[in-house]
Amino acid sequence: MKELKKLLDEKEVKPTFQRLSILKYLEENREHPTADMIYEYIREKVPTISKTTVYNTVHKFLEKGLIKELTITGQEARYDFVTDSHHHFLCEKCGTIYDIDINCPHGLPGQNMVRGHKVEEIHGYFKGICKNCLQKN
Amino acid sequence: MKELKKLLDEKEVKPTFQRLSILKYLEENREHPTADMIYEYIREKVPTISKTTVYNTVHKFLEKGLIKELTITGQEARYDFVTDSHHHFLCEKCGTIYDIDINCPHGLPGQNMVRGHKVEEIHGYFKGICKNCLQKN
DNA sequence: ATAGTTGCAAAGGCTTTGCACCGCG
DNA sequence: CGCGGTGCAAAGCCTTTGCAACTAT
Repeated sequence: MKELKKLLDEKEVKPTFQRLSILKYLEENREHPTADMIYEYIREKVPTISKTTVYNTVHKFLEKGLIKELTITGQEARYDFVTDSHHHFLCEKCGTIYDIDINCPHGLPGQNMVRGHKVEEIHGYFKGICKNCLQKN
Repeated sequence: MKELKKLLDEKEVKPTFQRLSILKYLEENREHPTADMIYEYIREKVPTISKTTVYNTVHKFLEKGLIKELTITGQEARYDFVTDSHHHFLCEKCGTIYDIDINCPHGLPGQNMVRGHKVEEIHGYFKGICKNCLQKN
């Protein structure tokens, strides 16, 4: 928790109770939650929190590069605590997003131009049926 | 146009005028349009068309594997006529999506399992500032 | 006739905006 | 005080749904 506060200080984000709670949740549970999942989870600790604050907070975090937004479902955005760059697997049945630690050659640091375009983010993901859902059949 | 009709016949999709117009547009202009862009474009040829029909049609095409849906902007879905698998580059400034023909090793045909999950689609994309927007500064 | 297609209108879901209140420096 | 943060309510945008009219066998 102390380190998270320091992290917010470094990024010049006022470490309010709401923001710290949300950051802690994202850091501890890497389940790529939706805004609503964050809201429901935090509500147990901070019953007065509003969805607006959740949105305000994740936008602030995005802006400061603390988290990344995943839009791979096409429905609700999912939020991912930033660590080393990695890929994702989205299960089309249960909606779970798994981290996939594969080093794609195009993800090498330093290679930041593609066809004359300046690359700022690289995203890779798979869609399919996950291990668990395969077993259930 | 003849081949597009045949394409729909093969997929057991009734080749109505609306559907053919939309498929033709998607096949000729690979600009990854939104539903609204399709609507506005087709409206010039088929003034009575509705947004509902555009949605009905792209969903039918998706179901039959004629097109793919891109959700990389997090806002409106974009539609992509299906060709060989390729990657994309999204410009965060102008919103243009460029095709990037790179063979990512993980996209090799045959490799259809990852960490025990069954892979059905592989997506890769870059985000950044495109060539054109770079020049404007 | 019959099944499928079309398109208007309304509803739905996620996100953003407007604004008043609050709290901390 | 004053500025930023919070949260309620409302609006906004994209998409889906309900349903009636239509079309082509």
